Amino acid sequence: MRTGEPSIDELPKTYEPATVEAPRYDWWLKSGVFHEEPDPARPPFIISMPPPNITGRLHLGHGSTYTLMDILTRYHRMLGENANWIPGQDHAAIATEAVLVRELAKEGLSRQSLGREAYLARAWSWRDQYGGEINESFRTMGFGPDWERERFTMDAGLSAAVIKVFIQLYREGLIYRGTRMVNWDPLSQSTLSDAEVEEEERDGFLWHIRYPGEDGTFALEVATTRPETMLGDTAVAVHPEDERYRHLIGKSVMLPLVGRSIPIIGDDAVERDFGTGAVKVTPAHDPLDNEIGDRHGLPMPSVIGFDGTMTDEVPPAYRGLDRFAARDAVVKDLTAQGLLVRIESHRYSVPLSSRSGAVVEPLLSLQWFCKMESLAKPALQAYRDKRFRFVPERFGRTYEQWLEKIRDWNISRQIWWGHQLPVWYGPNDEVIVAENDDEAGLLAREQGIGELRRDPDTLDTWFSSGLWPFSILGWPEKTPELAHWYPNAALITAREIIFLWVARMVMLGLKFAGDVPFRDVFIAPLVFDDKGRKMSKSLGNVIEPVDLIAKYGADALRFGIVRQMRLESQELNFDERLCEKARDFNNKMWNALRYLRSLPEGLPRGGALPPAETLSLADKWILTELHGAIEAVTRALDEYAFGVAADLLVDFVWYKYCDWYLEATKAPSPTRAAVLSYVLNASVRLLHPIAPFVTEEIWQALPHDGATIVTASWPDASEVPVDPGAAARYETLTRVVTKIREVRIELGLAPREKLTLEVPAGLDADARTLLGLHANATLVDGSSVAANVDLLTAVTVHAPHGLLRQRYAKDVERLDAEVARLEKKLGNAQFVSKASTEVVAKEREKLSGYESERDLARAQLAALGSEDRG
RNA sequence: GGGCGCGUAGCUCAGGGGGAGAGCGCUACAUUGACACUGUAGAGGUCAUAGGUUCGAAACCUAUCGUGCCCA
Repeated sequence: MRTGEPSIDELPKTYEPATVEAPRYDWWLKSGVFHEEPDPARPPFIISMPPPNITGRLHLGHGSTYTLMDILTRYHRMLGENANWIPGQDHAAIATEAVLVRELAKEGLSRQSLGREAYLARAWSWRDQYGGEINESFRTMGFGPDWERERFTMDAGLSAAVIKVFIQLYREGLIYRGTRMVNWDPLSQSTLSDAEVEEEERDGFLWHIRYPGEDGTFALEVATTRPETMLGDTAVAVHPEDERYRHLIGKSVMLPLVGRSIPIIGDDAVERDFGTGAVKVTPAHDPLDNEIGDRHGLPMPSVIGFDGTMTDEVPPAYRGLDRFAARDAVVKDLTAQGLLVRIESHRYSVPLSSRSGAVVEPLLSLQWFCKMESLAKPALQAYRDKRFRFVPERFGRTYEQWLEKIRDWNISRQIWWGHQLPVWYGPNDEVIVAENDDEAGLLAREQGIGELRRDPDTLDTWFSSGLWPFSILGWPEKTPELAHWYPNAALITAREIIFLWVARMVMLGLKFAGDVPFRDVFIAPLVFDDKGRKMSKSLGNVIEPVDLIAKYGADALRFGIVRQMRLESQELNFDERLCEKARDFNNKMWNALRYLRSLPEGLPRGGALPPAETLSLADKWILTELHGAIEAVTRALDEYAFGVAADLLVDFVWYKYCDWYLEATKAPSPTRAAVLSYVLNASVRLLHPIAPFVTEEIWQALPHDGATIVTASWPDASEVPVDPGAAARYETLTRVVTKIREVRIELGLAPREKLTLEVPAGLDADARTLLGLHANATLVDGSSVAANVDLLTAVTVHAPHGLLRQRYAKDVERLDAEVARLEKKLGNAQFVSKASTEVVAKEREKLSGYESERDLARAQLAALGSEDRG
């Protein structure tokens, strides 16, 4: 790590990220550059880091979201804003519990055998020991959040916020206890959120079962994928307008195996095309059936218990059987009774617990719920009032659709690690909701309730993360942080948690913090492998960021990922080659630095550019290009077009600055050192948010103001002079040079061998110098010029006439074709009359350009005559 | 079933009503001075298919096919 201004000999020939990054990161930490206090004098900019799970490990998905937060924070800090990024972690109830239970099992222990207190102590120590691993990875990625403000969802302050929100929602009647349909994981013995349930397509069967009519005059055939649930059927439903069955509504069938009479009901929810059009209704074990049951006031016997076995609500023969064993038994018994009509192969989706892998059982359970309707309405309105937006915009529809059909939120989990419900029960199930034991006791005494026991359940993890954007700023305390940094500037997250997390933050933010939690929600693309497949251990296609960092450096990993991002794309098929290219790019810049440090005249101190009148043609061109690059990169970052920003930087630094400008300065000029230094300094600042390490190293080795590029100012386009005329002329020159190089190749001339150029006598000195350099040529006066032609384009290579004739003939042929194409177009009356005048004018201009080029080539061809020389 | 994407060079992808682009890979040449993690030049495309709109479509519309994600 360097801070001085080294000579070229002190700079290794190849940029070495491995020796640079770790010490540089520590240096940043020691300098305290990532810490910010609220400062009303500067515009606020803040991002809350979506808290990774304490069980989490760094994967490429973090590259596609967390890197962007780092970029934005660094960018806005350079813009002079009061920019900060607050990190933290989520206690991740279910994931952590799964890890712990597995660990305990190895020692022959269980949650229950330890007891709650010892279990929680163990959980905390696990968290202290392993919970910081992902933060270490974040540091190797170069992420610079304000570590001093790191938060944890189970911190005292954040826990207090959770309790406060729960109590208020309860007292307003928005939180209630009730028996509802939940996703039950029989293995981990807990309810699951919708996000923790994964649907998997499987081959199964559709069993067609005959339900005999009670009056013996008819029978109904129903189809089901889960025959065991028939033991809990309390109705058969048909569509009320289904001609086949309409007349049966109101009659009853006899439920086979159980011998219970159940009604035939009509309900719009029935799909007439599915199966036979008559569906069995099991209100206690299917969400849709449950809704039907609610509408028709059906009994809801729970036939499958929390352990996944059949309950006492079923006939004795099936009691205690596992649900899958019960399925076999039911099918066998139905077959025996001749009630199984047929079995069809059927693909259906099975809900699986993403934690335990068990098949999720929808069942009725006494749980705590949050009423969502009154919270959802303002959240929907806030979006429609454009108080925040989604980028890309289309994700707003996902958000709206979810809020429009919102259902109550099951917030209790049968888990110990997390925020325990602030709920106590009296001897007769009286409910006390209070901040703590003392208050609960007090309230109980007031109400004459006896001994209390606390509800052992904890809250859904999303309940605490829903408060994140304001709880980490100190809410419910009125802190300066909250006043200054709420709402957050942006949220960067993934599409899959738009409802689970984004919508909940909006609802809770509006309710408790008085405003939307953020202005922009940027949805980052999901990362897949280079064939568009999900990365998974079983496919063996997982790419570890750590490996990529070892190979290419953190900057190259960041740059490589970012370069693959396109604003409207929702997928990113990760291609490692872009990381390799990014490493090469870093090395390219590094070597540009080495070149600068090798200039005999040295680099001028102080950052000013030379006066405009002293600038060379090449200086004017590169500065014009820099001006455009600053504007374009700034615009791209403002629009979250990160990939575009990255492309622009490669294009400018590599293909303009290095390939052309730097080459041009190999002819010494009084201004070159200042311009080279200025442009490289500005370039690394433009790149710094994306590639923090290499840009710091280069910046430190250039003349600069300030201690670190982290707090350097964003390049200011207005201080970079623009000269479109000079820029256009330089571009003409590059085209001429390219053409000359083609001829050189055709001549079979080695690159180091000089060729001779015939140039018009009137050609200026700047152009002559550049031609000599870029084309590696000796110039002689002599080529003839047509009147209307740019002197530059009239440059010709001194070469055998035979070859030149071939060359020019090819040019004439190509240009003739272009001329013909445009003449045809402009000769089309329809085009001239219907196309816009600008377009027509542009086409005419193109035509005349091609014509003069062709005329020149023709003249040159004619001048060659037929005999050979040279 | 509903919603949202994608299909452009061998590969990964930009672009987007008026001259088909980049990088990688490939070919040829170049190795003393910023850099082989390099340079110069080149080959390579029926822009998935079919209709339509338009003076003009790879781009806009419709349908189809292929493919992916989310929700039910």
